Amino acid sequence: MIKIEKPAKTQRTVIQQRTRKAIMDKSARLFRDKGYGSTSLRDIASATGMKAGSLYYHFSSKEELAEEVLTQGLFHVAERVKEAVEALPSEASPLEKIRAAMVGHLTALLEKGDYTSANIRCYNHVPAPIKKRLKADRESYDAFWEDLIQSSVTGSFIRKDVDQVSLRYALIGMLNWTLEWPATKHGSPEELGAKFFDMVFSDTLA
Amino acid sequence: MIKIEKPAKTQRTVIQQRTRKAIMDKSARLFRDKGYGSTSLRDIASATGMKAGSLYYHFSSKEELAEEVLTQGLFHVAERVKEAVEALPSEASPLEKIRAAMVGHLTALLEKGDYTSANIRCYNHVPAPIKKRLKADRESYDAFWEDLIQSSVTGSFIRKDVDQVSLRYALIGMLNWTLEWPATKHGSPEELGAKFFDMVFSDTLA
DNA sequence: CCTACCGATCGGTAGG
DNA sequence: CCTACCGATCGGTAGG
Repeated sequence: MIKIEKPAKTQRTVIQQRTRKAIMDKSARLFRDKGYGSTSLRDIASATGMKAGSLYYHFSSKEELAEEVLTQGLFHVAERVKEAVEALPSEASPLEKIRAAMVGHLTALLEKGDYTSANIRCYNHVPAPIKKRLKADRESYDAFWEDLIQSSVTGSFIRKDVDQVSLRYALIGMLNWTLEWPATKHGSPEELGAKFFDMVFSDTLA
Repeated sequence: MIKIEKPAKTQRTVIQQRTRKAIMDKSARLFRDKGYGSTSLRDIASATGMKAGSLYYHFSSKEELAEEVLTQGLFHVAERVKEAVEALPSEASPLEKIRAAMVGHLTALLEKGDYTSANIRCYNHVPAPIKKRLKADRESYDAFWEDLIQSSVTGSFIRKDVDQVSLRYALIGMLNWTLEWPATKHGSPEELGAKFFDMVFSDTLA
């Protein structure tokens, strides 16, 4: 059987994907900096080098574009965290997994800062149907941390009287708040992750 | 000399102040929920029970209104924190001050949630001149924490090798992120503040 | 991917 | 504090 090549269409799809990514990159940065409501499709189009109407060749609405950008922000974090935890040796303790997850989370924030910042900053301001789906994504990411913490307590690595919900939110809060820092003060994800981990899980007191 | 009373004007000023506060209350909630760009003056007016044009009797622009709301959010936090620290006995250690400051910060977040949430959520999305002034306010609040932490290190309450910048951002981050929690899980500011304090400054490990 | 355009809505103002 | 309105801009569409 002869394989029929479709070079024209293939190439066109590649270009389309490239343009699509360019639109999303610019959108992520604009949503992060100006917010959902103050970012117009004309802002996005002109940043990408096209006219507003042309965006509809790639996305069917502003809402769809925003949802895709914000979703990718969270997915990227979840992916990096998963990788970081799975890269550990199989005998790693749940506490070592928490540490790796913290570093992975920070790595994602620094790597894909525009997307993750857009998610964190615009999550509450996006139309309700989108927010509902983003919330479900956040909850499944939350569940990952819940399990890590639960395992640490069950395995007697964390004291049983520590409130697990507060601990989870505290960790995620300190990690996410790094996006509000002056960017120069970050250091590497490994360094910063280690500092945060030690603050909570080692002696901070003199 | 005879004091000339101006009851009409006095009363009118009181009413004006009341209306002004009503507008700000509604604005705070709308900015928090929908963001700066997606909240229209018509939204604010109808929530307050008036017509859009009438807002200009109390505020000269959307930007001025937003700045006043967001500024009040941060000022309220700074005030509560200052109160909480000053309520301590004079022999209180810098570490006890940090603890009190954490509780005070959380108290403000729960008390004036709409204003503080609006500040935290809209800070990055507000027009540049406003953001610049809000930034200066944040920095002076930050300096307060910087001093508390510096004193704790100098007084040998916190280990000297703890990175003070990271610690400050970690504390503020975990405190501010409570605004993203499901409201039911908070507990009282005192309880939650104690939990956070113990996480960082007491043994978390089993 | 652009031109040209739609109705709706925006922040803001004039005059009362 | 309202009515009535302004020009500008919005998200989105038709037709090419």
